Amino acid sequence: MSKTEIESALRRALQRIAPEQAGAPILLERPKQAGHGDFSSNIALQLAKHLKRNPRELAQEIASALSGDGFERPQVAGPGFINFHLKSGARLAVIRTVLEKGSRYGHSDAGKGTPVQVEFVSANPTGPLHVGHGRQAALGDAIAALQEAQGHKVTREFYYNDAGSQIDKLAWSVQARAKGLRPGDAAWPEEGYAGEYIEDIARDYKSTGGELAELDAIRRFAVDYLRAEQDLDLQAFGVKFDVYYLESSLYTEGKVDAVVKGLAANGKTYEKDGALWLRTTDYGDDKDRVVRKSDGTYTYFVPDVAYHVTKWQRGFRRVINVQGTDHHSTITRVRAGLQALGLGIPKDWPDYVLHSLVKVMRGGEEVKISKRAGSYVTVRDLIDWVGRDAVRFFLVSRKADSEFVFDVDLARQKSDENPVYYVQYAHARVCSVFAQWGGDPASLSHAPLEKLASERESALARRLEEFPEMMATAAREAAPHDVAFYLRELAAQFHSYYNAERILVEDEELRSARLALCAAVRQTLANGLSLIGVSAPEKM
RNA sequence: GCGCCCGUAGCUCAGCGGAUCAGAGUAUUGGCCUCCGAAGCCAAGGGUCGUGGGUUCGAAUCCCGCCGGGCGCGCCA
Repeated sequence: MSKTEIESALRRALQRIAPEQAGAPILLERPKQAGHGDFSSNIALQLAKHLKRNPRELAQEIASALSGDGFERPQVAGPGFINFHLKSGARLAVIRTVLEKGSRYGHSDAGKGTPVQVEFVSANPTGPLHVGHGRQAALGDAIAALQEAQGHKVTREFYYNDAGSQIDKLAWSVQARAKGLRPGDAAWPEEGYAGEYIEDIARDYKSTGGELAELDAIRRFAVDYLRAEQDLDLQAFGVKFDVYYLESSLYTEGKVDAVVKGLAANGKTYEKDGALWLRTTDYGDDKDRVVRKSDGTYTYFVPDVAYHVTKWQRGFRRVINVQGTDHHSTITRVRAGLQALGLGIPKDWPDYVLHSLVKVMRGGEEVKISKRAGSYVTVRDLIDWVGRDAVRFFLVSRKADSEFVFDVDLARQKSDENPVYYVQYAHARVCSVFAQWGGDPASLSHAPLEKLASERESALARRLEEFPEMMATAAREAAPHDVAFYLRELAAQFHSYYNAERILVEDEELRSARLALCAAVRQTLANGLSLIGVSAPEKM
């Protein structure tokens, strides 16, 4: 690759000019302005201070010492940047690479098959999935795909609480509904679930001949019902999980008890006010936390710690948990619990991606109510309103920790101002050109790329070359919005090119070169869209 | 009150291991279809990067204060 060629050329030059600094990190940036070349290095600015030299002179000296086959003579600009322009052939070579690698373009085997786990959604089975879960599903699935693209073996995991007090509330609510009570009635359970879905569950339960008095049976029925419903939502969203982990299994398999024993054995717990406490303040928490309540039951965070112990024991050295920011305080606690167990787990394990909440706007007003769920907008509502592709693209296109306003009216528009259609349209357009051409795409692998001489073609090739690097960065930072931004840029450049140049020209060599470029664009768009779970249509 | 996150163009948001970083989309305005899809392209206007200090040759980016918004702060999950 041209980038590594430039890096090693820089390294060689440094060795000669300033051997003592030859180990300095070399950062190559991709300038935004085409006039600044394909790559740029600020190494002279970095070293000027250490060497007590004028940065511009130093840059000049380094530039003169540089040589390589793939790039033109480097230029010094600004306060001391060294700008590299690739030779045309080197820049266009990426087209062939894309065509050769196909759906693997942008993928890497750097992960060497090491396991990574991404836990996301993890909704309790007490109601339909809400928009926050939708954001988690979109983010988590894309983050998982990014890790896979880097060669990791990824496990997508869904953890759910099938035992706690929330589930009791669910059972009581269904039971009350089945008895004909309504939310607000005097006998309605405190903090019961008021959504319409409770009534559906109650009706179904009765129609299967269930007894109203058997709370356990109601509980099982309701949990199964809602789990099935959540699965349908996830299926509609195009998200699949490898593992569903039940909180109850941590109790039945003795893993919760084992955690408490382990914490006590390490002297990290103490009794106070009839409860058992963990010294989480030893690990940066602002107060100690209760482990076992005075009624003898455990607080939720104990199974949480036990759960993470299983992740560690299952061999996941990289774990990414996707959660709402409203759970950020659990991070300190879980990590503290893991540290207190003394299992040799790193302090900052596991990783977390926190997302803020989603505000749904429609007709200029915030939507807060879903008919079915009662108090919140569901994933299903969003999919029904704007379609799966738009929901997934939108929810992934913002940084996770920024608040997100989901404009339903914007996402509905199957025209101009909708970014997802803009990207899909670019893909469909390329497909359309190929349909009209009617030739064999395989024949393009030997297209005479040197025929591509325009600025726009050069810029497109440059953009294509960035794709693998963007993927690697997005994977490292668990930041799928990079992918959405990249796709928009690439689509924009393609549309611009398409408008300026005719692809299907008479000249056969030029035509096949342009088609090869188009094929590479199509492939890259498809790879990126697939990563975030959005379809790449041939027609729209 | 304490902790974490956020404040960038009218609106929705990128950029934040300092420089080549004042950006994209949208909205507004003006152009471009006899011609591979106008769901598109080209162009213009529009911002003291919340605010006040500090570090630096250089700050949207790093540090501190303040203002504004979000989320946490249970023997709930």
